[in-house]
Amino acid sequence: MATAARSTKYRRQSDTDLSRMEIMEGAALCFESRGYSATSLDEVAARISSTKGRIYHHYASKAELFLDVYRTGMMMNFQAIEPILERDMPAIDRLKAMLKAHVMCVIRTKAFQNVVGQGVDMLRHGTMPANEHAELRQLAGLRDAYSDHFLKVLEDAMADGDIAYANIKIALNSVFMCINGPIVWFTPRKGQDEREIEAVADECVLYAIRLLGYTGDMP
Amino acid sequence: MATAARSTKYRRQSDTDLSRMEIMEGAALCFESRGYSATSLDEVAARISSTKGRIYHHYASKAELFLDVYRTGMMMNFQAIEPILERDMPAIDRLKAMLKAHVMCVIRTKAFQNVVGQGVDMLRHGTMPANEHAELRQLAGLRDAYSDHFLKVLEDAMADGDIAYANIKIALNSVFMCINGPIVWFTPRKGQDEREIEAVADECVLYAIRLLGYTGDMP
DNA sequence: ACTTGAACATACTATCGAGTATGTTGTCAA
DNA sequence: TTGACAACATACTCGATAGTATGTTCAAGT
Repeated sequence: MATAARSTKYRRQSDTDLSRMEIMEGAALCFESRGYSATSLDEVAARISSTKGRIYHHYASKAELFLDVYRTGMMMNFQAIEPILERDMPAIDRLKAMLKAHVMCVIRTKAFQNVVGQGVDMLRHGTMPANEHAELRQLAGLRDAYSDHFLKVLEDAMADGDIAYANIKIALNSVFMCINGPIVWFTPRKGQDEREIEAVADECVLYAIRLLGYTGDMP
Repeated sequence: MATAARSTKYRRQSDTDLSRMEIMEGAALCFESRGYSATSLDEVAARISSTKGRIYHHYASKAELFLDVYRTGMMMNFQAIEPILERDMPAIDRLKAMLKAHVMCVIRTKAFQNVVGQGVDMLRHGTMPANEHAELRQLAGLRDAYSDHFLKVLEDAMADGDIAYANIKIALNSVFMCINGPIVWFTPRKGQDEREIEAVADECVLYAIRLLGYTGDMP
C-alpha cells in the first residue's frame, strides 16, 4: 500500500527489491503459521496472489527464501537497537531503552521474528540441507552478535549494582524469553492503536528488568 | 532400561502400554528436533529400531500419535504440580513450589513439552486435519486448565501483597515464557547430576518470581 | 496341540510438493 | 523499433512420505 499500484502486468527491473520484500512478507506469514516444512511455496505464492514461478525467479530454493527472511528479521532487530548503543547514558538506562526497542520491533515484525526463532533451532538440530547450512551458521553468528550487545549491557549494569543475577547465560536467556514472548502470545487486535501496543511493550520490559533484580520504577 | 529385555521377538498383549510409551518417546524426540511435519514416521520407527508397521498398529494416523504425545506431556505437568495444589500454605510459597515443580518437570520431559508447545500453535493456526482438530481443541482445554492453576495462585499472592503485576495475562504469559525457557535453551550435559539441574531450575524460578515483583529471597 | 488374534514386519500405492523446463509479456537500452 | 533480457506464468517431473494391504511370528485361551 506504500507504493502506488502499477497498472502493468510485470514490474520493472528496478523494483526487484520491492518484489523480493513482498515475497518475504508472504513467506514470513506462512512460515509463522504453519512452520517451514509444512509451508509449500504454492501457498506462499497464493498469499501474494502470484505463482511459484515468481518465487523461483528470485530465489534458488525454498531454503534460500527462508534464509533471506531470517536475515531480514535480524536486520530489523539491529536497526532497532543500533541508535541506542551509541548513546551515552548509564547502563541500566541503556538496557531499558534496548529492551523497549526490541519488544516494539518484535511486535511490529512478529512474523519475521518467528522465522528467526525457527532458524535458530533448525541450526541446533541440523535439519537444513548441507549447502545452505553454511549460510545458516553465518546467520546464527549474527544472532550471537545481537545477543552479545545485551550481554554487555547486562554486565555493565551488574557492575553498577543496578541489577543482580547468578548465571549470566541463564539470566540472558530468561530475559530473551520474556521480551520475545509477544512473538508467541501477542495477537494484534483490530483498531489497536500505537499507544496500546506501547503499553504492552512497556509491561514486557518491566517484567524483563524486574527479572534481573531491578527494583527501581519505570519512567 | 527399567524393564528386563524380553528374549522374544514380539511383546505380550499386556505390554501394549509399554510399547506405546516407547513409540511416544521416539516420536517426541523426532518432533522436537525436526518439527511435526518434517518428521516422517519412518524416522520415528528407526529411532526405536522398529518399523512403520508397528506405529500404525497402535495409532490410526501420524496426527493421533502426535496428539497422544501432547496429552502425555500435559499429564506429566499435572502430575508434577497436583500434590502441591492441596498443600495448605501461603500463596507465595505455593507459587514457588509450583514453579519449581514445573521447571523440573519441563527439563526432565523436554521433548514432550516441546510437542505441547507445537500443539498449542498448531491449534492457533488451524493446521491440523479437521477430524483430529476437535481432539486438539480438547487438549488445548487441558492446557488452559493447567494455566488456570497458576493464574489463581497469582491472584492470591497478589491479594496477599507478595507480588504485583499490571495485566495478569501478560504477567502470566511472561512467567510461562520464563519457566518454559529450558525447553528451548537447555541442553543436558553429560555427567550432569541432579544437583546441577536443580540449580538451573532454582535460578529459573528465581527469575520468574522476581519478574512478578517479589523481593524476598529464596529458601 | 491347535487355533485365533494381537503384535508386529514387509511391500506396495497414491499424493503432495520441491524443483525444472518452457512459454509469455513487457521493459529498456541502443 | 527492435531485440535482448528481466519478470514473471504455466506445465511438467520426480522423489519423499502418509497411509494401506498383506505376510509373519508368537502368546494365550481352550
